[in-house]
Amino acid sequence: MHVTASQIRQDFNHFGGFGQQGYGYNTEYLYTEIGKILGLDHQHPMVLVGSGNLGSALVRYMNFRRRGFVFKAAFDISPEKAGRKVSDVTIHPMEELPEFIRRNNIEIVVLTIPKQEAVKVAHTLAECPIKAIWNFAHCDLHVPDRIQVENVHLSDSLMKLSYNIRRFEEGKSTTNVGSDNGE
Amino acid sequence: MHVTASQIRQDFNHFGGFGQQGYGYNTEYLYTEIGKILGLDHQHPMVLVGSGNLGSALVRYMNFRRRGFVFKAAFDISPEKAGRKVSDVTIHPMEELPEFIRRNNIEIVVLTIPKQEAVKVAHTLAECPIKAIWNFAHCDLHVPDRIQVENVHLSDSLMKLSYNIRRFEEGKSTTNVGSDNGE
DNA sequence: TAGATTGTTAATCGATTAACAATC
DNA sequence: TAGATTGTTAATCGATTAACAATC
Repeated sequence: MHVTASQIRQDFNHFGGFGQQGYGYNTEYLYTEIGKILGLDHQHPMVLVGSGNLGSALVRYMNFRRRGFVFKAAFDISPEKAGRKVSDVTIHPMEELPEFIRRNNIEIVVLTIPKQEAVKVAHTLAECPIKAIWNFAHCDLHVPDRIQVENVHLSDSLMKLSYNIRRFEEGKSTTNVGSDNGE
Repeated sequence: MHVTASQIRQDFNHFGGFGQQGYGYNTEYLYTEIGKILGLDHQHPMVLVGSGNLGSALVRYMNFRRRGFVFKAAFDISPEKAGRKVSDVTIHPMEELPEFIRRNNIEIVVLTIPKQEAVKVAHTLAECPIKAIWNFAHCDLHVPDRIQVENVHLSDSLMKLSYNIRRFEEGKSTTNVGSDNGE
């Protein structure tokens, strides 16, 4: 995994000792403990905001559910989508979002809408009792500290890819000069 | 942006000097130079492999095209999808992939298929003259060094979110002890 | 010349790695 | 007891920040 044994031990010890000196780690125990650290030991009710292709893909991807991340509803600005379903998740009109969150103890809101909309919705969500936003819009959101924001900026990822292509091509033409070849 | 002036200058100087002492940066020049570093100064022909919801979302997202990342075709294992279109991009049968790559000088292959398939396709791609793989499958791919791999592991992102929720809740209950509260 | 701003070297900080003690 | 493996402290390395010189 390109990680030293030292690093593994050091990292584990941030959270406590999981093994027995001279004996080893009980991998099953270790696995569940790491699960607890990551919050995978309980359910996380979620809602989707924006039932386009990206949102639908996330709802249909069942591995999240296995880990306790369950979509309770989807929302969309287009009124004609209301009542339809994505997989077994029903689409609601946007206005019902705050009420639904409160009634169903929603923890995580998944934003798969354009950035202009995302900023608006985030403003509404700032008043709701949610714990986190999973943001796929290409913008940074400003919400209270109690709401965790995790951004998935796909364009950043693609530009990183592009940079690595350029850097590799560079490396080929150059006759191994300077520090740019490292790593 | 939560970045010190020092860091900006240090980072820029990794790639050379872009400003004039006592004068400042020409932002327009700086912008295009950074674009060149990221490889945004020329086109990157791409193909999609896996025309499900996620793949369709990527094809339809037009901001990539603006930056020079253009989908030339899509591919899918389901033979019945062949001939259909996602936006203005035609879906081809999987068997045509290597040939298409060669004929059209494809640089980047976007993998939006299940991990078992992804590993297989990666094996085929190892023989093709591509420069990079943008991998959305939840697995690591083994390909020659000349092919850059950029992974988008959404489940990692979601677990990071979940961890931050747990950590914040922890912080609330604790009476500000130890090092766990930092940052 | 004074003020402002970048380039570059030095100091600081944090994370990774190595070493060794503790334990089975 | 010897070998193996984790916990923990020390050493090393790299990245961030601060300081200052160079230039407009």
